This record gives sequence, structure tokens and C-alpha cells, in this order.
Amino acid sequence: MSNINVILPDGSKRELAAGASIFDLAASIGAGLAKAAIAGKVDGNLVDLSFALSDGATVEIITEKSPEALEIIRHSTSHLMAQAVKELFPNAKVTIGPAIESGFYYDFDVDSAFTPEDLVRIEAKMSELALADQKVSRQVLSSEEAKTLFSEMGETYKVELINDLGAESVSVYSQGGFADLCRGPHLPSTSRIKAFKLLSIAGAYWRGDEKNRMLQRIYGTAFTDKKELDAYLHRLEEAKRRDHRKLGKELDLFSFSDEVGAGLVIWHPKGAMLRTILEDFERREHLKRGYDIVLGPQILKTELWQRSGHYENYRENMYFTEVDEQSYGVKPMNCLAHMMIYKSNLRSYRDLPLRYFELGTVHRHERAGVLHGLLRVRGFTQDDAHILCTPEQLDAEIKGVLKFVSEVMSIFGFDYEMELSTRPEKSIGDDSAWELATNALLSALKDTGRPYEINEGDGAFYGPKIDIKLKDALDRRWQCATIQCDFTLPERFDLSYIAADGEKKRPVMVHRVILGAIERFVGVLIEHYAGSFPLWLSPVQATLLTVTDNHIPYAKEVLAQLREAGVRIQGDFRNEKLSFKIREAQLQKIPYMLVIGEKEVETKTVTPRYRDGKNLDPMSASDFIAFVAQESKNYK
RNA sequence: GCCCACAUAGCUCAGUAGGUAGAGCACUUCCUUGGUAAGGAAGAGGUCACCGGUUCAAAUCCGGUUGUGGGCUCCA
Repeated sequence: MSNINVILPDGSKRELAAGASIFDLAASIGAGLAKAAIAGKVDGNLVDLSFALSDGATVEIITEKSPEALEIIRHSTSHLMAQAVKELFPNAKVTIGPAIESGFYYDFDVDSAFTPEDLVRIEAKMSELALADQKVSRQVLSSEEAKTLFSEMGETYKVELINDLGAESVSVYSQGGFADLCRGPHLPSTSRIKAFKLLSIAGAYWRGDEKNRMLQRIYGTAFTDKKELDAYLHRLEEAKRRDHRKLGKELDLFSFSDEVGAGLVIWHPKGAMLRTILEDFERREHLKRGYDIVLGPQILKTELWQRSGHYENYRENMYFTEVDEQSYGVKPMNCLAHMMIYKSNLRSYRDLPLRYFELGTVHRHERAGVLHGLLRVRGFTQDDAHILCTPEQLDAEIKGVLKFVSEVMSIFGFDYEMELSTRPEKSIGDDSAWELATNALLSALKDTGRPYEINEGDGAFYGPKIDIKLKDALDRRWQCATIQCDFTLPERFDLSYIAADGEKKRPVMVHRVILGAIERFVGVLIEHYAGSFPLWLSPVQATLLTVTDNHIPYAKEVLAQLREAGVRIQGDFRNEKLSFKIREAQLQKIPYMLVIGEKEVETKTVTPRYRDGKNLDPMSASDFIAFVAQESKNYK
């Protein structure tokens, strides 16, 4: 038998015996590497360690240090979990179990739902199976053979998967008495799984379709070693500490009430202050950029919603009311009133673009199960605007919006992801309009110089869109800004302008939000800052702390002076020790504590203590006012 | 909407096998006037989410409703 040559990542060649595997290659390089190797990459494809190499292949050895390692480890751990479940619950049917961003899951069809106690048992069984050092083997079967195999095992979901794959052959991975349909690759032995944890049980529809059977999903995670796993679990705990629902209560920002209704936010004084600051910020920023502030009514006649198409497409999410035999719909979107403003006058191309901005409060009947703190609610206020422009202006308008988004996000220090969603199958409008709008969005995206993804066919039925997503403390992504092109509503409402040539033409409408919904944005902000808002956003910027009762009269003077100057200040004049008051202000994450004692009364000053524990030098009240103004101006 | 779990004082949580409830913090009053994360004492506070059922007796068992949490599906 002749030898073969393979190419290593550094370009060098290595000679091996014919039929040599990745493992053999690793062993030929060194015993340490052989021990560390978990899989291989041949010509760019991940393969098992046992993969037989062929002449001329480009080979990379994947070890625990490789970026691809985690996915393989997690995928193998999900198989291990499935094996454990099958041993403990022989009637359970396995379905799919992939590795995901933060770990893995596996969906099972079982007679009764798993309990937290089951999770403990499954985890213990997994440890046992891992220690047993079961070899994992790959086998390629014809689809027919595989179907027979899985039918005999009673694994009907696997048979369905093979049918849908429509391939001639499939690969099956086995360990102990467990076999699973899988593309792989996998760890060579279960003993290589060293650090994992099962996290939660959840329901999930088979193949993600709500018409299908509800399966039981177990989420877990796995890492290369115990230390990394512990670090991850610790991070999870930290993230929970930032949860806006928890902080919202602790900082007394907002609440919900089952007497009021699900998904309806009740803003307490400090929360209402926070959103007022954001709203004022928004008004200023929009006026700077040539938007007009408008305001529409909360309810509009149902006939109008029929005309716009909302009644047909969005009725399930709307609230309706009837008075004097006239039906009204509570607005779920702000566009209709904005179009009525446009239509209230004859428009010339010279008037365009028109940018109508509204802090528009809308109500949407979201399904009960989707509500989530401030991040998904039923009543919320959008920083909504509709730009009406000529097709020629579209490009510049979209660029302007993206620039707006970028400027605002950088003020808050947010990183974000952008996605372009293109024409779906079910859509209206002619090709040229779609092309124009998609190109405008695309060119604006390129213009930002930031990475973006394209979701083919994920656009709205009326036009393509750009979505911008922010991450919450638990790494869930939430859409905030969105820019949508719309050809339908101008059509349905017969909007027009007189062009330079005297002809009546149809304007394009861009729906866009920057923060998205104030509620959601506040939720993400709380987690982003972990409740320690920068000075300009803090509902309470400073609190006055008296050392003893003797200092109250002077403190009251200072309080009045600061309040007059617009500093958001409160006084804590209680008969308590200074350290007690500091602790409370600290827990409330108030930026500045202004200490007033004997010294300050004498010198007519305050001593500011920042929430990080550091004191500034004593300063007069007017100096502190100037300091706050300066910091706020720079969004600090 | 679907699957599972949960709902006890303002907050965080105990409550053992059904026998009408408890802690810490917060609150009120008094003492204390103390300079950078909790001074001390006393007191008050609950129709155990709501509705119904089982039982001599229900916070506890069963059913329903509402709400919350983790997901799925759907969306700012």
C-alpha cells in the first residue's frame, strides 16, 4: 500500500500510511496532540477523529482549544443526555437535539412532562454513562436501512426526519446501546465529556410548528472543563442580578398588577421620570433632524382600519370599542393619523420629504404567553415617525435614519446587530418598487460600514425592512429600531404630490422607530447599566444627606436652590446615621450623595460622594449645579 | 395561544403528615445627634391571588380563573 500526503494548516505536508485517520495524524505529530484531539477539519468540513484521510486533503486537528470544539462537545453532550433519558424513560421518543449558542437542548416526546427531580436523575445517569467511557461510532446506512432501524426502535420522529432529508444514505452515531440519526461529528468517547449541567425544562413544538405536538425540551450546557462551566453558571447568576424586572422593583421604577391587566405597565415616579427624560431627549433629537412633532388620536373608526388593511391582517392583535353604534379600534400603530395629516393638504414635491414624529402610544393584544416584563407588553409608546418622500429621496432618507440610529446608540453605548429582510413570497407591489427600496436599504447598510445579515424573504408584505437588535442581560435579542419601506399605504390612501413636471405622483412612506418602544428600551437600558444610570438619565441625580438634625435648615436651602436649577434632587433628613443613609442611597444607585454636616454648614458647601464611594472636594451648591449641567450636556 | 412550574405581610422568604400563620428587612413610636454601606427598644401589619369543590376542619387536597416565571410559536 502506498502512503498518502496531507496538508496541514501551516501549509506543510505530512506523509501517512494509507487509511490513516485524523487520530493517527495527531499521534504522528505528538502524543500530547493525540490526547487533546477531539475531531478534525478536512477541506473545511468538520469530521470525526476516526475519519479516514485521503491523499491531498487539507487537514486541521480540532482540540478543546479550537473555536469549533464547544459545538462538538455540546452536541455530544446532547446525545449523552438522550441516551440517559432513553435508559431512564424507555418510552420516550427522541426527536432532535442540537448545540446552540449557549449550550444544547434535546426534544423528547414523553407521556408525562419531566420534573426538576427527573433532571437530577438524568444528570446523574449522564455522569455515569460518561465515566463508562463508551466509544462513539459512526455508521453510514442507506436511508432504507436507517428507516428500518429506527422503526424497529420505535423512533418515529427519526423516520420522519429521514424521509424529509430525502438523501440516499444517512449517518448514525452509536454509543452503548443508543443510536441516533446525526450528521456529526462527535467526540470519540463519552469520557471526553467532562463538564455539563442541565438547566431547564420547557415545552417546544415538534419542528417549531404550533400545529404540531408539544414536546418536552431539556436545556443544558457543556464546556471543555469544570472551571469554564462554573464561570458560565456564575455569569448566568450575574445576569439575573441585572434583570430589569428585579431592578425595576428594587429601584421602584414600575410595576404590573393583575388587577390592571397583563402587559400594562404602571410607571412609578422614578420610572416615569426616566421615560420622561428619554422622551424629552427624543423630541430634541428629532427636531434637530428636521422632523415635525405630531399627535394622533388613541382610537380611530374601524372603517379606517379596514381601509388600511389592519382590520384584515392585524385584527387579532387589536382592541375594539363601540359607542353609539359606531365601532372604533384602539390604535396598534400610528401611521393612519400621520397619513391623514399628509392628506389634509395638497402636497408639492417641494414639500417633501415630510417627517412626522410622534411618541405614539399603541395597544396590541399580544398572546398571553409572550409577555415579558417591559420587553414585551400590550400597551407601549413608540418613538414613531413616518417619512413621506419621493422615490428619489428614499436613499438619502434611509441613510439619514441609520445615521440617527448610530448616533443615538453610541450615546447609550449600545452595540447592536442589523438585519435586512427582503421580499417575501406573499407580498404586494411591483418589482421595480421593491428593487428600489431594497437597494436603498442595502446601500444605507453598506454606508454604515458595520456588519449586517440578510434575511431573504423575511420582509413585511408591504415592503423590505432593516431591523436593529439589542441584547438583554440574558443574551436574548430584542428588536428596537426598525426601518420599513411601504408602498401599500400610500396606495390605499391615495397619497400624492405634484411633481416638478406637474404630474401627480405617489410618495413612498418609510415607517421607522429609533428606540423602538420606550418600554422595551427602558427595560434594555436598565439591564445595560445594571440600574446605575448615567447622571443625565438618572431619575434622581443626587440626594442630600444630613449628618445630624442641626444641619437640616441649611440642607433645605440647598435643596430648594438645586431644585430651582433643575437638578433632580431629593433630601434624606431622617434621624439616622450618615452611614445608614449612604447605604440606602447606594442601594438606590443614586449617582451623587451630597453630604451636609458641620463643616459644610460653616463653609456653605456640600461634599459630593459619587456612588463608586469616592468623594469630590466640597463645593458650593451653584458649582454642583454647573457640574451637573456640564455632565448632562455630554450625556455622561 | 401551547407545555411545565409557581402565587403566604410593602419586599425577600419559612410554614413539617389538612387543625384558621411566622422570620428578616421596610413601616410607626420612643431612646439615640452619630462624618461615608445597617445604633437600640417597643409596636403595628396577612380574607395565605380570586372563585368553586372535597372535608367536622383547607395556606395545605381537587377543579376553574387571573397573574408571574422558563420555553415554543408570534412580535417593538
